[in-house]
Amino acid sequence: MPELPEVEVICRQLNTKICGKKIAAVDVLLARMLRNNDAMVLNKLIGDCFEKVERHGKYIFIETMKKQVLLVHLRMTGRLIYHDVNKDNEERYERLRFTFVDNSYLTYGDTRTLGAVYYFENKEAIDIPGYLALGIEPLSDEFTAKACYDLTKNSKMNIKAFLLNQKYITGLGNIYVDESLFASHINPKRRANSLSAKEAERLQQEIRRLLSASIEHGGTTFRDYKNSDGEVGNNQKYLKVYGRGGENCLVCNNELSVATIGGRTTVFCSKCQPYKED
DNA sequence: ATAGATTCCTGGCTGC
DNA sequence: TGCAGCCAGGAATCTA
Repeated sequence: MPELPEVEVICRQLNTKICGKKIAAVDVLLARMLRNNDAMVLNKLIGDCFEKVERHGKYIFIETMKKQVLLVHLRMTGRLIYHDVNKDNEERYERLRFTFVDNSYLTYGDTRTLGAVYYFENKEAIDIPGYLALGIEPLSDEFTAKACYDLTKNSKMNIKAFLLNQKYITGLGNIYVDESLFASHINPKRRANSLSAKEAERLQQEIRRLLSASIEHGGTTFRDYKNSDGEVGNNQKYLKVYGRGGENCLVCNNELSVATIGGRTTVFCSKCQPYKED
């Protein structure tokens, strides 16, 4: 499940690998992966060069020298892996391949094909509602304690659903939401607007700390995640609640609770994260 | 504005 | 060993 740290790792790596590479061929192995166009449109990339790779929320934004744009969302099982000329670990679920003039290539693999690839003539043409509505970047300078409180105090949603919603704070998914709430001692069922300024500040700090640490650890590989070198991450060793339902809390030894909140399996400690009425 | 269900999709796991 | 049934979940879409 690539979330912000995993997508960030991939973008940083791709920036050092595919930029300046001239595209010689595009192979479409599964046409429906390109969500907003006939896959033939990708032939417009031939002869152009990838110029920069940026992370926008969980989207991977790739711009070419001629300002064409590929927008990639990995969803659950998507992978963007760069294969150097001498490297040959095959992608079993390859869906798209961009081959460069030096025969190295970038492959989009996706086991469950839930991911999304979009093509645009230029960045101004991007018309994906979810992309245009992306909220604040949690690792940016704009995401201050005050900014966090200003967002939470105006929402009646439960804090779990609030944090999963990309239009407020962008980049968090099920793993980092559960970890952030645990680290800041906030019960996932509480309404966002029930958080005090102090609690919102703690939440803001823990979100930034956990995301930064995970990037340092190369991201979390729970099942499918691989970086652009095809390697797994290490952050799963540091998870305190995600995937540990029914096991004991690492802080107080209480049995961790599991519940469906915000439509997602949620793991939390009812002692460390006590429920408070609004 | 918010909540909840449904859809997409396949590998991996459980239980018989 | 086989196979049905369920689960994983990001985001869009629908209903209430």
